[in-house]
Amino acid sequence: MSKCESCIIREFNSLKSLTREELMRVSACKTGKIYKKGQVIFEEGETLNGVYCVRDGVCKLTKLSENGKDQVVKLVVKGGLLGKRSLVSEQKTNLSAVALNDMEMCFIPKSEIMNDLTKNPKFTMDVLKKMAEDLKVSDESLVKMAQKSVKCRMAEILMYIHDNFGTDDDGYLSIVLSRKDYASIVGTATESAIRILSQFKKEGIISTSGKRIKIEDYRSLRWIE
Amino acid sequence: MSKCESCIIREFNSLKSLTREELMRVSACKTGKIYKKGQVIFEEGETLNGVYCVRDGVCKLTKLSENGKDQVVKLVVKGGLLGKRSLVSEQKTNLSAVALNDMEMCFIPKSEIMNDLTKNPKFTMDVLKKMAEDLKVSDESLVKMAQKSVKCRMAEILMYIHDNFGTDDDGYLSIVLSRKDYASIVGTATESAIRILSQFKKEGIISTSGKRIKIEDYRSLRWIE
DNA sequence: TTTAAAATATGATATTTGTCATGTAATTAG
DNA sequence: CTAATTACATGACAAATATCATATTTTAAA
Repeated sequence: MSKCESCIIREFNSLKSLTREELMRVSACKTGKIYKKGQVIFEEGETLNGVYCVRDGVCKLTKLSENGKDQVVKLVVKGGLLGKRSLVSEQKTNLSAVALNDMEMCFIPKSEIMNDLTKNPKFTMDVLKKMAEDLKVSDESLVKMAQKSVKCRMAEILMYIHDNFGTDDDGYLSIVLSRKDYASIVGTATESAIRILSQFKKEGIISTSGKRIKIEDYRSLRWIE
Repeated sequence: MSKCESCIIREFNSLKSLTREELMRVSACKTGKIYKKGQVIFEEGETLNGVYCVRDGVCKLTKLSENGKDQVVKLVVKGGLLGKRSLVSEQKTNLSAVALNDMEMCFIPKSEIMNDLTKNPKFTMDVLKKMAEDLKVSDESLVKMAQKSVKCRMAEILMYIHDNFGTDDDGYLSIVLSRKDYASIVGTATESAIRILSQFKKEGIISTSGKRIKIEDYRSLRWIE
């Protein structure tokens, strides 16, 4: 397995602020993990004792609502760190993580990285910054969820996936989600999600091929309200 | 004005982790500020160069939605710190803060406290912990907003205010909000908020006196879905 | 205190979204 | 490859929520 010192992924997250020595120590104790599409990485209520660094693939972070429905809180791709909160708090994790396609990750035990968090101010500040940014994004999501229609939220998630995770060679969104996943991101019933996507299709805003979605008219998506 | 070293408020926030010397330095450069009910403390888009420590009163943190409506993201009371994100990021603030009643606060310039953030690991970890907790709460709010009915959200905010901010001598919620504020917390139209509160009143779950609200039947609030 | 403005209240109606039912297409297990 | 399961799709209807109109009450300003 590749060593952290020579792994380019770390440039996308807070691990980039570790010194070469710290990295070598982390590298020595990390374990590689492979997850298949649909596999659960961890579940709400579990005690995480470390962080996962995503090397490849995509996963969703979800939270179970009291009515039994899952709500997708965040999508995480290459470079993302899962379980940051576990470094800071003794509490159990409040989210579940499920692989959306085949994933490759590294697991770094908390015990090993905690020392760096107290000794390396640059690293700490970086984690802090990332968390502050997450918080900002979370606030924005809340406002969207509260103030915008389901149709608008659906348009936004399509643009979000397009802008952040890109498309494949044929122009289809490179992250492939089920209609149920879309429903659980925008917070609506699966049927409603299906209906809205069908409508977008009729209007020529998107086209589909199986589960894959291609944005045909990005401009129109922006104007939906 | 009272000194930070002898101010009990700090026990409720991360400032408690500063050393006596650090506190004295903070105390020397802080400025006291008074805000009247309705007054704007800062607005979305402003550059904050410090944090506010709430000594007395309550304020709401809001974010303007694209449709022009304000969404209340958080209520902050005595002991709360406003503008933590400014310590970590150069970005402009993403929220506005408005006093809900007369407030007393201390403003601590970023320049003064930044040094502590890099030098005092205990303080840094404390800020980190607080932010992680905020993030968790924010996730929970998102799920609530997405999955629960307006009526249920209204019931929850009433219980939240009751549990976290208490009641006055007559049993009325000690935080007094307008119907519009309630609407903007649960993310609905003002009329809908009014209607739901009226309904609660008819059902004997709450009673009101002007804007003031008294919870008469807490148990029933829990069962609303 | 009087008056104007803002907040609260409620009806009528339109729109959005959810739920249930049912059918078809796509995947997966054997 | 076939059967069975799961995902997708759509109609019909119900429920929740928004919007507009219009009083009434409360609050704040002159």
